Amino acid sequence: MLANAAIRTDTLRRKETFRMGAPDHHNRVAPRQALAQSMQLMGAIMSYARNTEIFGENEPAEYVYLVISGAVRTYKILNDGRRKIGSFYFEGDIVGLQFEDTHSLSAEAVNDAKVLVVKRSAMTGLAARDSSVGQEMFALASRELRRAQGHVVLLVKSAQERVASFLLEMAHRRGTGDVIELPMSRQDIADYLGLTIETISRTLTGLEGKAAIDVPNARRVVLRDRTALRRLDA
Amino acid sequence: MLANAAIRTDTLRRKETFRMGAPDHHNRVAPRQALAQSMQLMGAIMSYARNTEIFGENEPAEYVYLVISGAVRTYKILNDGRRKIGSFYFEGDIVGLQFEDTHSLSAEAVNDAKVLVVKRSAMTGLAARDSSVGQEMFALASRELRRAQGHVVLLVKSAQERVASFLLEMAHRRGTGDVIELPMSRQDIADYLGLTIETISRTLTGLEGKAAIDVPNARRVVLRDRTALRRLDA
DNA sequence: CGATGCGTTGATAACTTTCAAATTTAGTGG
DNA sequence: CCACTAAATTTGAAAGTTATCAACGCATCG
Repeated sequence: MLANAAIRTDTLRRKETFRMGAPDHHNRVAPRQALAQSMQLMGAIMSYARNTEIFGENEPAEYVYLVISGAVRTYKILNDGRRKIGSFYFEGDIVGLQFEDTHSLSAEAVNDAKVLVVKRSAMTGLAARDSSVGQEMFALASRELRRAQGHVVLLVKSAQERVASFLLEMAHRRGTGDVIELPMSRQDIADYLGLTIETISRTLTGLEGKAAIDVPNARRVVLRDRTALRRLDA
Repeated sequence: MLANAAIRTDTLRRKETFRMGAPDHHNRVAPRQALAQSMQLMGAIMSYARNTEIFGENEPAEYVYLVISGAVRTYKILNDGRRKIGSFYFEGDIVGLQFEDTHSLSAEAVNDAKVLVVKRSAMTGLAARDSSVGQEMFALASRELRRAQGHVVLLVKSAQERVASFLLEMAHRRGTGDVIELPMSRQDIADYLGLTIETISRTLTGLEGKAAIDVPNARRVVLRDRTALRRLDA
């Protein structure tokens, strides 16, 4: 197995606003998690350019991140250079919340992204006083765990099954009907599914040939036959 | 890919004792998690024969389980019959704790096992009154998440790397030095690593040929050269 | 307009699975 | 305790899937 390109760009971050009060409408995010609600009251919004690092593996986990816009990927680099993507996060998702004091994965912006950054100590402090916040944190960790378990299941399937599952997952999470705009590159998808870009490309072409999907361009996929895809989504 | 044997035996469980007071010494477990401490005060011990179900996927998650002796596996059956093992749990490990109301995986005893069964409502009730319990639950979910992330990374590696990683993980978790007693079958290992039993067998033989391990019998592996194994544990 | 990055397509090689059979181990009844 | 049967594991040969290597196309950007 060969090294997948681990894009490492300079960290170009820009702090935009610091807000302790109510967020303005423009930046408010429909909270996917109840936790996100609380977070909006106590963070600062940061902008991350495409491919810049948000946090690094083994760095102290000082902050928790709520995606306002754009997409974020978490990943690990194996010791021979291969990259494994752990998860993608979109608007309303929370990244980096955990109990341990250091991050177990790195995180980068997939495309230009705005992220609400909240001190972890603020969250845990709140949780100590308000058990419902603690409950929300546990719930989030539970959901992340379930997602990771799903990812594990995904990785034992065939290439076609993985790609089909990935497309259905994206359609479900992005909620844009049958048209999926993919913010990530083929390399990102490959590193998420544990395949190569060539296999991703060939598999998409294959699914197109079966009339299960359309691929009008590299970053857009249209689901044509969800039943066929679900049949593959073992 | 073909169906892996999903052993499904009759559920032979036997409730042994019900204890609300202090547990007797014989059954007390050195708690791997602080949570286990609290659990020992409020559960009932159940015995599960080899290959019997402890809980099933999509069943209401009414209980949480602390392994007292033996080993437990969690797994999912894919719609074509393949089985994917999510995790193994040993003495002192907690199984089935989550926020959602139904289990996302099934659980079975790998060998004859004793398990302390605790009502989930008892735990969450306790957590609502005592934020440190809530914190412990979050910590446990976090650890499980990290384990699952490690599992995801494992599954993108080559067969040899997966087996090497598995052996190192077992050696670390069982803590019996260089001699590993495997409570699980080759099929279990295969379903955990996303490989076939034949590949597991061949890979072990290969590692033996490289003098990295000894396999005196099917259920015992001796680590001979951890450095070589770690080199493979990408 | 040429460079550059990203994606697609093709041919070949490597790795793992599948199918088959032999061998060892475990379980059961006498 | 031994003999016998079933189950689990190992080993071999062939087939299948995905990776690797290489070339080409397409778009973006200076």
